[in-house]
Amino acid sequence: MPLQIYNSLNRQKQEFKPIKTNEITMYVCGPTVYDLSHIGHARSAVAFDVVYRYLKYKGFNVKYTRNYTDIDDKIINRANKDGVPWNEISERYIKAFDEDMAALDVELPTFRPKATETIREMIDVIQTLISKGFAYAMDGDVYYSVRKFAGYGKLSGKNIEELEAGARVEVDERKKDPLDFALWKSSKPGEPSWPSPWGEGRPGWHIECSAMSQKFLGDTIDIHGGGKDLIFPHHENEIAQSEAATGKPFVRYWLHNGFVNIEKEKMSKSLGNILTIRDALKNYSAEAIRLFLLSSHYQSPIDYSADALKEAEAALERYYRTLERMERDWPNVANAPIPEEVKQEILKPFIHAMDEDFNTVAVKRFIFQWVNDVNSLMDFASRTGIDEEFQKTLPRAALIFKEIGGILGIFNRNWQEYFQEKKSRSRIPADEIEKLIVKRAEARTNKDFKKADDIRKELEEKGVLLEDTPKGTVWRMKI
RNA sequence: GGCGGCGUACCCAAGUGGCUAAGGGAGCAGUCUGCAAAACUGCGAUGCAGCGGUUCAAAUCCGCUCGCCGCCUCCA
Repeated sequence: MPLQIYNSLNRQKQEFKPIKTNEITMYVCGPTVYDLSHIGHARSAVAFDVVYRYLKYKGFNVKYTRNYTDIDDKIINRANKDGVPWNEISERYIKAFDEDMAALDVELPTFRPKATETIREMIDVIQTLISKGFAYAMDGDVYYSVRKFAGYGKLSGKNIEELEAGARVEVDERKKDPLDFALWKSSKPGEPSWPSPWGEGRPGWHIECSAMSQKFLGDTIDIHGGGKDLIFPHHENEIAQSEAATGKPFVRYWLHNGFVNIEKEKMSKSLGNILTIRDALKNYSAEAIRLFLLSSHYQSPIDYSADALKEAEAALERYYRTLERMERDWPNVANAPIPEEVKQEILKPFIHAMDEDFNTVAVKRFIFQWVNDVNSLMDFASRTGIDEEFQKTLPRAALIFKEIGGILGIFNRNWQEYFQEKKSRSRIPADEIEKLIVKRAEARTNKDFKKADDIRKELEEKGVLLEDTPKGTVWRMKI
């Protein structure tokens, strides 16, 4: 069963056939670094992180490029507002973005170029476009002639006549046509600038992706990703630039992720509901945020809410409790080796789900079906002893959890780590809890259940749960 | 106005032509427990926004209607 990918270019799920047999080239639009990244950036990053991990898992050598847009009007505006040099802004937020990605366990792409490191290549592409008649210089600016490119609109499904009719932005006098967009912008005194054949200036937004993609991955690439909002005009313009310049197809498969809404509303500056990754991490674990993001298909809109995140935390708790029970109570059974052919067989449903346009929701379902199965078997084994079914199933589940954990970047910690981290967030010191547990044990021995229950209730109000097990009382953090 | 998407149980969310429509959360009942918690077991859509149509067969394809959303302007 080959990998099927939904391609925005023809709005169909189609079989994925890379240009080369073993190598895949993939480009994803990275952030414009003028502010902290928000949960929407996290979704895009996590979605394509899973694509990247899965393609590697399938055995491909993936060359993955994600850029930093580190020169842009928004960066300049922010710098003016803060009264600092523009590159201080971009450096600050590149660092912040990298930290956020690391916190979310997003793997580093192969190449992470900055726009400002690729200026020379951008100028080359612009010159090619001018010499081929697709672009024209005008008083230090360079514009792309949209009407010269026959395929304009093929990605976004727009046609030029309607765009013309709907054009309502202030028309730049120097443009020959309102639809034309800037490849190069002349700079005003005091603004950041680079020398070019057209004078001092800076690149337009769209050209950087064409230049960086070409520089690091070649003229035609396998996969290009980004948020749905980038389809028009950004990706449409990238196609126009790259294909006009090289005369070759730019991208074989376009992938676009859906938005994150906040409590059913679109995130926007005007609504003031931008949720930064940092703020989300203050309330929820990175792993829960990842699970939340992967609990819907990457193309669907999703709704960030306290309920949804709590649900993700609860699911993780359930998973790690199961893992704990397996590895603590039956380590020898759980870690028994699995023959390679059995491994291939039991992984089939997961592979099949991921091959269907990265169906992470189905993968999650399988994980929890295994969770249910092993819990059921462990219940049975605790009562009546180990049987053949148990010995067969437990190591298989352990293997599946490990393999899938690597692909999703979730479910891949060990249980000690998971519970330790949660306990470290307790507002009451551990030794104080331990003391209360001893006190409660005494009360229980004396059949003073009122006192025992009061202690448990007291701790519960502070977020600590006590559980009485055959091996004594243990404590956990409430979700 | 143009383009695109969505509407599946109380909530979240898979399934996109054919076995009893996944899974999670919440709820109820039971097992276990001093009581709980966890775990397990059982219950829960005769139905997939509505109405028509195609088909031996439709949540799944087609048409219409209703509702919601995104893009068309910087935006993941």
